[in-house]
Amino acid sequence: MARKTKEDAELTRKSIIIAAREVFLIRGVSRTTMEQIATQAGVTRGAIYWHFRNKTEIFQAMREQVFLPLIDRMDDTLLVDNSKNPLVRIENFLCGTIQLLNNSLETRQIYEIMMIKCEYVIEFSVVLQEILLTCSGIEEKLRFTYEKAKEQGLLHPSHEPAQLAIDTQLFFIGLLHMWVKDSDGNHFRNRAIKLIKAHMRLIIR
Amino acid sequence: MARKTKEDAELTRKSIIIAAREVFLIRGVSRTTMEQIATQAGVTRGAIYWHFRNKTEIFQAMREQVFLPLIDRMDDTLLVDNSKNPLVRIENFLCGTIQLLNNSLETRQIYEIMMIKCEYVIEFSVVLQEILLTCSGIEEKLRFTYEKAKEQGLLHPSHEPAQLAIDTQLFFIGLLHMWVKDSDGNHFRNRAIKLIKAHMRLIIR
DNA sequence: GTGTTTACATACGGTAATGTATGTATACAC
DNA sequence: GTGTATACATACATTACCGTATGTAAACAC
Repeated sequence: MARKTKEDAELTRKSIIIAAREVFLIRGVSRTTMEQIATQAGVTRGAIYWHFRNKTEIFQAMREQVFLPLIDRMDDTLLVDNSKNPLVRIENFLCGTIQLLNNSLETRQIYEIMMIKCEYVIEFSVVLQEILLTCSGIEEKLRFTYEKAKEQGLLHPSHEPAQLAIDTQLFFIGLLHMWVKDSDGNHFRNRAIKLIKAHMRLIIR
Repeated sequence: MARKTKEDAELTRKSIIIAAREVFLIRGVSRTTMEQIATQAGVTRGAIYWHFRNKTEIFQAMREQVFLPLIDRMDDTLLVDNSKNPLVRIENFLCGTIQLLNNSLETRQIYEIMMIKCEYVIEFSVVLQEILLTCSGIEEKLRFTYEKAKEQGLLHPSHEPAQLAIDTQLFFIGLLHMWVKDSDGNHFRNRAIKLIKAHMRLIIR
């Protein structure tokens, strides 16, 4: 084989990440070998070791494709748009995440890998820290939005924004986990949007 | 080495499961080797292959130590004891699970392994199915108990037991996941009981 | 007390995965 | 158009792990 254009090289890099995602999903991260990724990508291990130092680096590259957009979308939906009802903004953010999972195969697969096809051992502790941090961010932004709602008199007076934020966050984390595990779709995937709306209705009262 | 008493053999079997748990926790299930388990248990791989066919069988044995008691306790707390307020029974069940995690190192470690140190690939699909089934059971029993509460007029009239059951279930799944991930304890472990009480207060209104 | 089974330890063979070292052809800089 | 860095493929060395086969001594059945 011969040397490729810079653009060609970037293309193989991308294809390696895609291949890794596909193999991770089937075999799990730990059990996936470089050879399997290489075969799936139609290259040899040489190409992989050229672009990445090891499997962890591939995993990180794959992960960033999902987490960075998530934070952006969260900011856009919850914080930036001040025109709408805050409770509607929260509902939109939650439903938007579910719709993203429904529409984007890539996002769906990466979520599944990160939730049930990956072992968070010391080597991945950085990843775990980042997940914790992202969750803190979600909680904070939810609280901020619930505070807006309280200011506008949309909440029951005895409901505290901080508690609502955590409750919603934990509800949604649970929902995402069951959404991913429920590959048949009958228990959670089909009902996710309805469950979100029901959760929000609980809070309005 | 020599042959052991039947009781001695059962003891080594137990010690292998304990050792496996300890190694699983540190290295993750996939990356754990039989040799590591053997060393931790103070035996050789020969002993392990005598008692178990492979690593999956050890994992299953370990898992049963936690899941069977969970279902029993769930039945006891939610279904059997009809004397107390149904909402209190639900709260007791949730808090009881958290307290069990706090008190029992074994339970805590097994939960952690099952949630973030294990990759649910095809080989473990049976386990995933059983988890889904257990969750269905929890939902059903929660719904049953919320129905009792509704009959006794303890719920807001617009609240449906079925929806409350799912909401509580998802909240608790989320809480357990974050409880496990939050090894520092500052974000969720210390506050778990308070969060449960807050969740139940949301529902009473 | 002898035979048989049990509960392991030890030894072996084979495969598979990793990381690196090396080879190579071409894009690109000049 | 020539040299050099690039983008890989190929080859190699090493380690690691699994499963099984075999060895063995003591428990237990009789």
